[in-house]
Amino acid sequence: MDYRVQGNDIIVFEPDLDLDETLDCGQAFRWKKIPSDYECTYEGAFLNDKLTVSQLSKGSFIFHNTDENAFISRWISYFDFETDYSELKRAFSEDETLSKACSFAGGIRLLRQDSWECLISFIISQNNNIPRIKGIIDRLCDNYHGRFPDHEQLSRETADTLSYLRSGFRAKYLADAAAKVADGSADLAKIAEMPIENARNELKKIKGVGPKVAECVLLFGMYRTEAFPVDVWIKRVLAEYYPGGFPGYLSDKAGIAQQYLFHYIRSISKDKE
DNA sequence: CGCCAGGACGCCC
DNA sequence: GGGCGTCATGGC
Repeated sequence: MDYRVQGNDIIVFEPDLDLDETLDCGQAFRWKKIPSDYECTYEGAFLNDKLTVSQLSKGSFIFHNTDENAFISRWISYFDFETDYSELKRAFSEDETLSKACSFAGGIRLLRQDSWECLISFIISQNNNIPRIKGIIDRLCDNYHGRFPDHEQLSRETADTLSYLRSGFRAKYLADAAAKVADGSADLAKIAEMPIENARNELKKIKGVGPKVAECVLLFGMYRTEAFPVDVWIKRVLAEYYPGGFPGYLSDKAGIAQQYLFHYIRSISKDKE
């Protein structure tokens, strides 16, 4: 990644990033595509820092109204710019299916998101579809002036007072997650550092957090790249392309590989329709 | 109308 | 431990 300051903006050069592929691939739900004269433009946030970012062309971007300090302290980490995805994809390409997935959408990166926001978001995601997940999270943030509520704020709610979300049976799970994080019985910072099996078990003590959601929180919210969420789409990939199991030599980065596969199989299925 | 969605829970055996 | 019905909501 290379960048330069241009007025109030930062111009970024990174061949291994595509905004559509990274911000709209089901790992984060709060980025919104807005009309612009650029290839594409997204508005979103990490914690309390909002961002408008545009793709100018393949591999070049503009971080609007972003000063260099904020870019360095916040967005380099969030977009995982310190990781060399070309090198990652070279390793992935030793596998035939993964090689196809990487050439299909090579601009996917694993975002380093906030663990609390991921916990809530992926509890909402269970047995749900992506457009509706986004809608529920929109209504949640609208209720807090456009910001994602912290655990203190959400712990004051109950399943009843959360009915405006129209999140269905998941509302009681959200209330339990907020209560456990707020009272310290679920310490997300501590869980993030645990051996992965212990971390899974701790997360699953929260109601509504099973194997899949725990894995998503570990991968997307704690940058545990060995976490490997298996949803209905990845089940199809495993059954069709990896009947003998997922390659072991990829295990420490399996979660990142999973992102390419998830996007790939969903796109193929759409084409068939 | 029925089927599905980045599943988990409760109950059964 | 595995199998199965149920759980809200909305898009298709």
